[in-house]
Amino acid sequence: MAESMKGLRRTHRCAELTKENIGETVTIMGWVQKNRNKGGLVFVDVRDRSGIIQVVFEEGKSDKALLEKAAGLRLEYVAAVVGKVEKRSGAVNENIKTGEIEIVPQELRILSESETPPFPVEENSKTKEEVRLKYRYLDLRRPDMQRNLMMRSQAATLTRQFLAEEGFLEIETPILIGSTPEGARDYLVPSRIHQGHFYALPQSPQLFKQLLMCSGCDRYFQLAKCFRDEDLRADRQPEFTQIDMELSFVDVEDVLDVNERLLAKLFKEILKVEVPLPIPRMTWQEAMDRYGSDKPDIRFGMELTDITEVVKGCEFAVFKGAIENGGTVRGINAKGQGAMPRKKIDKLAEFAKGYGAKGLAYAAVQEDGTVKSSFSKFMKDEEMSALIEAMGAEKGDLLLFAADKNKVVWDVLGALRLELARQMELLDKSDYRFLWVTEFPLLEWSEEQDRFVAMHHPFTMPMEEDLEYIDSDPGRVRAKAYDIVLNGTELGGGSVRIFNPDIQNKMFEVLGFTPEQAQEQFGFLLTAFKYGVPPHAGLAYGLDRLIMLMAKEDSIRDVIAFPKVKDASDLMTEAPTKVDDKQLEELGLEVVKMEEKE
RNA sequence: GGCCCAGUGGCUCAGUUGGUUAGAGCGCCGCCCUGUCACGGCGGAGGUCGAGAGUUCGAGUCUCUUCUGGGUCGCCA
Repeated sequence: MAESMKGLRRTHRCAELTKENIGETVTIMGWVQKNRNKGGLVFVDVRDRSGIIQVVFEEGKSDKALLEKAAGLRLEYVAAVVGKVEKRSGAVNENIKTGEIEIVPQELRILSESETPPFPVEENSKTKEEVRLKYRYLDLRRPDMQRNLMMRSQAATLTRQFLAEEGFLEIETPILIGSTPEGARDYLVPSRIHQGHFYALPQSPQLFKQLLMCSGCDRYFQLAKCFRDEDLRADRQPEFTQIDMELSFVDVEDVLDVNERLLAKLFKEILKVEVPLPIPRMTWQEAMDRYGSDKPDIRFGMELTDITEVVKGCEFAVFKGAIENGGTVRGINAKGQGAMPRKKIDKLAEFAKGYGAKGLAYAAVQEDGTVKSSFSKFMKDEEMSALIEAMGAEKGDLLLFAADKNKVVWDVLGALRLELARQMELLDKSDYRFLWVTEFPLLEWSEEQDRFVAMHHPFTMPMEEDLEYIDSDPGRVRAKAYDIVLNGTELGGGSVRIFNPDIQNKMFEVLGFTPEQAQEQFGFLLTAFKYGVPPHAGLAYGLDRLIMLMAKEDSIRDVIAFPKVKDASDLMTEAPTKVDDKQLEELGLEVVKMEEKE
């Protein structure tokens, strides 16, 4: 029977009580974590977001009715306890913050009863995510989830505080905007008043933040909800949050500077981790050559080595063919893995095929100095020796090679490098290694569309010294674009924006936009740029990914209160749901025949 | 859209080459217990093995289809 809390007022959260409170009469309220009933002695652990405190009901000290009521407390009942904080007369529990004290109650109220929960509300849950997400409100009661949400809140608060001190204004941009078909797929919202017309939910506030620079806001930021209708991953949700910012009268250096100081502050205050500044930088080209990735994990080595020159003359058809077709041959050295069984190497080859490799060549240097290799019969001894030397291989090392177009070689070896690091347990989640990746290519050739597309977006400023190639060799032009990478995860990216109409028009031309098309999609921005636009630059990063890494989680679902599952539905609310025919009619949408779809 | 992994009481799992009434721990219910904190003791309930079809004398186990969840490639300017 639920009771009122009338006349009671909570004085402390459970785990806020310490030895300092001994002797005080306090009131706590929370959920029953555990009821250990010894007969004439009942221990009840009460939990709230701060932690747990033990309440002890003892025959003789507590009256009989109180003892009986305590014995009736079940898991997840919500209870209020008024009592005196005392030093434990029994053993101290060193596992909990309040292990030296307990509450001796005068009053107990059951504010709310609970059915037996469908899974245990406890740390390090082993319950499958499907069940946790269906009862997400229970899942969020668990201490690790509570910690994640509190960490996220703290990060948001510190970000606001820091950016305010740096002269940023927090400004909200609209959620209902016009669709721009470039980039990710938009979520669309039908307009009731303008039937047949649609709003889109923003993939990012990109255009609006640039307009705010035109408005003279000087420095803007927002913790912005963004939406992309693409397939989900462990680190991708259809709606996610970005720390989004834009600055006027700045260049690359200014943006990187303010952001690395923000990151250092967050890590210091939340995790007590010092981020050495400045954060190291690497050009995109160097990242690809050394790590096969534009978001390298630099917690470990195993870098790529280009051996194209070394194997140029050899008779191994795979290497030869790749080189003749304008590709390269590169390898990685998995130190100490020379004894890897054939079966495991075959698995790595399968893995590599998932990234476009046609196969995977290997050479294992045995402890006796001989080489076991999938291609030794095509190589002269001195060619193999030269290869071993070029790879810096010693006894007991395993060398893996990919030969193909550069893009495939990078993808394959970049992915293999990470997979091997996982297998070799080289990845320490407490080791935070930031990296700026700079000088991204401005454009990327799209096979599918048979044209160049913007690697970042069409407003990204090319590097001045590369502008001369924009007509003759567009793929060679680098951009004033940068990504912030942490332990192999792309946290965010940004760029200096184009504010010169000539360059902007050139950019549209290279991208294959007619002036009319450009005007139609981005006209308001181009018009705004006619009325005095400051040089500006910005950056946005994924708050969810940042908190995921700080909380040492493997999925952003663990740092988002109510995430969606792989097919973008919500297991708790069951969204997306069908709607009434009447709602559809009002929107001028053809009524979807659900019977036919099922 | 492709590939891979998982699905057995409320939760987590075991279940041999296909073979009788499908087991365990936790949780749940009842009784007992005054210093527990992974409390303990005794007793009990609870499962159409995700669903459907097939092979077989016989299917949790083999085959196919399908559903659900996860990982990943494509996709994500």
